Amino acid sequence: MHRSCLAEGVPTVVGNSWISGLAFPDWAYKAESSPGSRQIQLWHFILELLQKEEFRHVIAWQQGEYGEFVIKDPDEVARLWGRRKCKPQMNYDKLSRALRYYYNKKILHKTKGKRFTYKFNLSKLIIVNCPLWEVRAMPAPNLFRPTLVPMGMQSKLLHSMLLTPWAMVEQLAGQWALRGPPAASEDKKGSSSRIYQQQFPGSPTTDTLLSGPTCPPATWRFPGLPLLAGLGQGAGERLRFLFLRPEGLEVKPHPLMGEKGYLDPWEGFFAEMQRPKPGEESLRSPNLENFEAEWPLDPP
DNA sequence: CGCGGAATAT
DNA sequence: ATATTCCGCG
Repeated sequence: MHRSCLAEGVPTVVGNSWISGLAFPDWAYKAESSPGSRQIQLWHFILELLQKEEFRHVIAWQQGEYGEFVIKDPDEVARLWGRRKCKPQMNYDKLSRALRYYYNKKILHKTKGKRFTYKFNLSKLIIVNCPLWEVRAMPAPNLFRPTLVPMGMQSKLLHSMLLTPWAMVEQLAGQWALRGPPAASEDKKGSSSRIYQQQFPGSPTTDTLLSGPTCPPATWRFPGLPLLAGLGQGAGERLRFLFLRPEGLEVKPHPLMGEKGYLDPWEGFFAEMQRPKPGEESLRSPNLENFEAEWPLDPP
């Protein structure tokens, strides 16, 4: 219907927020005037391309720097983007302008000196987009001793997640049929430049906060990491991330969710699938000591 | 190329 | 709001 202008061979969505194994949660999409139709955002699209091997020659992660990617074929990426958005006149000049708008939003930044190379601000990626981490009590934010997630560590984690075989996740996600309408994260003022905070994993009150009003049961989340798997009980519940909603699935509450409002079967899963393959060691789960050691105390 | 202002579109 | 379009500047 709304894809009339789409051509084949382009990664595309059926319905919305469903991309062959990887779907972004509703809250990651911009709220459109028409409640029913949300539109893909450029960075979602980029992530999507980055996710698929068939586009390796067009755009790919830069080895070495987590979250950094190179647009190997700007014209092609622009073309693909144009198709998705039904903007045949799209070109790299315009696309890059859109990317530049992300600088202020802290979603991306440019890797200077490297042509066509940008870098995702992985930590912001979560914080900015997951309502879970937004502390709504703006008046006295410091009461919570807000902290940012460990940068270096997080980047690794997120990056590895982005490289994750989502098809597998898809299967699992299917089993835990998902939720209903996103509890529209009521956002009052300018949302993008907001001050985002995150609960300190070591904080004793975290669980309460997570289950509280800040995190509606409708919000799906999972501990996205092998890293957390090694952190012991509570830790795995602190870092949650993007979520999936297979399109065909009827969204309904799942019995297994209980009052917690969420499931947490991921530890084992990630531990399993992130098992470092020979010649690959970057994904090795660090231990708790290291994790804590890298915890910065200073938000930007 | 890459940047960011400005006007415009959805 | 998040782009799209156009464009002058370095």
